Amino acid sequence: MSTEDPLVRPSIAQTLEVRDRCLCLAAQRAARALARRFDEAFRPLGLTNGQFSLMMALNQPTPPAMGRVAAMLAMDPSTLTAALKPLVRRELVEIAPDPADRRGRRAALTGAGRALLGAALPIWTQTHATIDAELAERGTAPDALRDAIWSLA
Amino acid sequence: MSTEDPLVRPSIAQTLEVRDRCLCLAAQRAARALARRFDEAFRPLGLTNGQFSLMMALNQPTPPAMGRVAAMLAMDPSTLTAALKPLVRRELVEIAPDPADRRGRRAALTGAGRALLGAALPIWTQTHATIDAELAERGTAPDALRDAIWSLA
DNA sequence: ACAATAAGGTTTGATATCAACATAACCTTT
DNA sequence: AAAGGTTATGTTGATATCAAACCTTATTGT
Repeated sequence: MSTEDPLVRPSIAQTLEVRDRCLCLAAQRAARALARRFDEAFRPLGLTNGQFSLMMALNQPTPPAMGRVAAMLAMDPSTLTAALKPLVRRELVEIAPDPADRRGRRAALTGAGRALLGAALPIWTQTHATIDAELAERGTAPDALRDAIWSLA
Repeated sequence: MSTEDPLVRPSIAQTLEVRDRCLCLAAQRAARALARRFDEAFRPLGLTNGQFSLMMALNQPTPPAMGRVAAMLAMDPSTLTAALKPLVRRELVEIAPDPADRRGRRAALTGAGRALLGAALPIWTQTHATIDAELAERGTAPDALRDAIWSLA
């Protein structure tokens, strides 16, 4: 399977190799499938998996700066701005200017936000335990897998 | 860390455990990071990583049915409908009714689509080789990791 | 043949995602 | 203290993503 193939059209064999080997495709697939699963589990609370993870990232003693949160989630800063809007609208999150740096803004959970997060926590635990069990059944160690995936970002 | 914690608000310790253990968050993070990387590599061709994978999925001797493609990509059928629109508009893909089942539609690459895919192939090879090398440096076997991720969907 | 049900796709509406550009405030060097 | 570069964040426009509702065509049961 040469990179220097003079033929312009990709052969079926090349196509199959890419499909089988592409880490990016594998990651998108897994991300979509896991997202659907957690979205469904959180649906009674009106939360998506992304909103859950974002709110978890905000649950710190001191409200973190936007850039910190975006980096932690490996997310574009502008995506974070957009993702916060529905949460602010629902009054689960409040955004306040950073007193120490007037460029910065800090996002904090409201009381309602923390309460909702508390309600979501057992759902996460239950859902994740199911997935861990499925992986273990197939002989995959969830912890090692998660560490390897984490290292991709 | 009990699931039956009577406290409503999640503690910081619980928050950290979820952040450290959540496969879904890890997958979203990795998917975003890898997507950005391949998007950048394909940018000279005006392709995104998703469009590349979708076109690869269409590169078959017989144009596959929509449902098949959606399942292969672990993607909601309605997402596929939307994702095909820009490709059809650019005349990289053509959609034709399935003669054997008038409910069905089949998407096929055009000549231009196959040519563009051919141009994208060496970019994929180069980008993926770089990622594989980075993983190997950190002691992670890319093939095993990809297989494990693939099994998540 | 007819009605009920299932299957294949699309549309709609909401959120997610990023790049490119824009703005404002900080910081360092004159 | 003014200039110039850097950092933090937001805005816009395009695509991605899914659930729910819908339409059309097959299939199944009677």
